[in-house]
Amino acid sequence: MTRTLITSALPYINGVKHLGNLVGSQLPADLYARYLRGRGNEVLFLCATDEHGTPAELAAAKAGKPVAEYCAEMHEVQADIARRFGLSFDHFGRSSSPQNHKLTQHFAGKLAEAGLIREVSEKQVFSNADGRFLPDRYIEGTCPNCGYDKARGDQCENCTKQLDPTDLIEPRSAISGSTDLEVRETKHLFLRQSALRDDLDKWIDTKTDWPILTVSIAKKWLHDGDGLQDRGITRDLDWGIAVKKGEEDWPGMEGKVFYVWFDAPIEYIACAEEWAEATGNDWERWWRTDKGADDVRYVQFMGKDNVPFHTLGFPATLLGSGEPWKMVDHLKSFNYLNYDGGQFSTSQGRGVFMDQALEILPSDYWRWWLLSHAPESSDSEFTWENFQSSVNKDLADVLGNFVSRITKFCRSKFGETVPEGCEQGAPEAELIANLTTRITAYQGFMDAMEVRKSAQELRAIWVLGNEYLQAAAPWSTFKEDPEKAAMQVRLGLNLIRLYAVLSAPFIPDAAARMLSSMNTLDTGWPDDVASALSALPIGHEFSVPDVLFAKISDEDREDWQARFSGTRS
RNA sequence: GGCGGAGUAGCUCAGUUGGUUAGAGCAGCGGAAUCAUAAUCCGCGUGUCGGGGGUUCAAGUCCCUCCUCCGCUACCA
Repeated sequence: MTRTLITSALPYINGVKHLGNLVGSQLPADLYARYLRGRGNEVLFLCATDEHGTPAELAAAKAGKPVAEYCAEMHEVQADIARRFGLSFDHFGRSSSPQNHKLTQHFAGKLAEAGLIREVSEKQVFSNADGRFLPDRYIEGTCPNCGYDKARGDQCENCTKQLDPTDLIEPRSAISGSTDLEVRETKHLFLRQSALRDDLDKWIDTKTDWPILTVSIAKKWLHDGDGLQDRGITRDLDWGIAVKKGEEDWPGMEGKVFYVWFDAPIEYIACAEEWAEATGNDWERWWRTDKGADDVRYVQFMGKDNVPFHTLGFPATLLGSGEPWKMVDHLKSFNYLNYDGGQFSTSQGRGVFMDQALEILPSDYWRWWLLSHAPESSDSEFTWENFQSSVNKDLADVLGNFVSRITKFCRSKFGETVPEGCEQGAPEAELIANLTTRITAYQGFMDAMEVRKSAQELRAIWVLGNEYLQAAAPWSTFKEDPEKAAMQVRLGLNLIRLYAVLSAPFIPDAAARMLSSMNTLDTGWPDDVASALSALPIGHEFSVPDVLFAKISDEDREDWQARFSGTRS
């Protein structure tokens, strides 16, 4: 039995995430976690809200609430939605937790001891009206290059020229619009990533099984230009983790906090501490290679935009500490999901958000479509037509109707009890052989985190049941040979349990209802198909379930299409 | 500009180290069956594999070049 540590990229706190965010990290991570648990492996699946930074402060201000209160509320909102989506985190933590405060300060202290922190004095724009320093992108003005009047301090979106905030003509605060800006001197800590470049380079070289995309991004940052640059890890903000050297104050850093990208990945570890304290477990055996984590396999899930921070920034923190921390073994990254011809947009409210999705349909519908269309090799696209046809065909017709036809036929001929019947014959042996082949392929894809291919294979497994029933035709054999029909039906009923177990990672709620209607708690993985198909014994009682998946009508589809094209209400 | 990804049947996508007539699902057409959510099962694909050039006995697969879309490009996260 292997132990697997799974983390999903942390969703940012400033609002409910849309389906594109979901499918890029949390959902495939959940799929993998459920699969591994289903096969009897020990799994620790962690996620948390990422709560610090300027956007959180601004969102709280907009909501008219203190930022701590705002974050606490939004954390609950996100936790609730995650629960309702069936995301099976062992712990859903908060990057603002006391554990993370302490651990982040600990890492900073260790990095300082190792000589990997240097202080830098730099000039930044301060807004008197807003009473705060402004990140580059929160300064707007006229582009000196093309004259565009909404250029941002980091880059002009119109002509794509890279800018420095001081280049802007008539700069103003993007928050308040105030032009009362001044350049102030401020001191910050920089992580000397450049000193760790060779170590990181060697470490990346050992990751021969990582996707080209991942390695090429990391290599580019390592070798481009002057090589890996040092990175500021502190900010002039109120909300965040106070800059300390371990438990000691850091002279000159009073009133400053760590940069969100420094503390957020550390929450992966702190989250395990939160989990351990809440459940009485030991977190170090998952994270410290000197305390048992040597045999842990650590897998991270994230969208492609997160790759640099996970391949370089966080590893730099861990390596630089000089302590034996568990490093990531495999990193599964996703492209973007687009919405009906454009991008999902949080700011414009375009697309479907997690809470809205659940108002419309149960989570399994979304899980199935999103996972079976996961943007693995390239960006993929959500359209309502595709969603409707996939869900109706795959879930309602192929799987749902299979459950319906076999249970109802049994009830009408033999009652709601698994019938006895005769010995199995050649068609049954062939079915078992086909199932065995396909389940082996399914496991191979799941092990490799090939999400789409896994879904395809699972669907093909469902189809095998319909093929068998169609060929065996118990409704015909019943007329001449009821014993044979009974055997065929018994096999069909057992297929429902088998499908529930195999499908649970994708559609956990429907799988639970299938097991419940089959009146069984046996979730044993079908390592041997033939014996798995005798799990429900002769005489075992069951009940015909309600329709597993209702179909999406054309009217519903058109209604939703109109409702979600515009602005989120 | 630099780096990377993508461009394959009406739609969504597979195509391993170059090798038999380029595949799957959906949609469409024809048929079987009637247990079932009018669901299921079987059969049916002459596609300039983005354009052009090249290497090779052989290229969707390698090389060059051009076009289109997308992402990243280091102080938003």
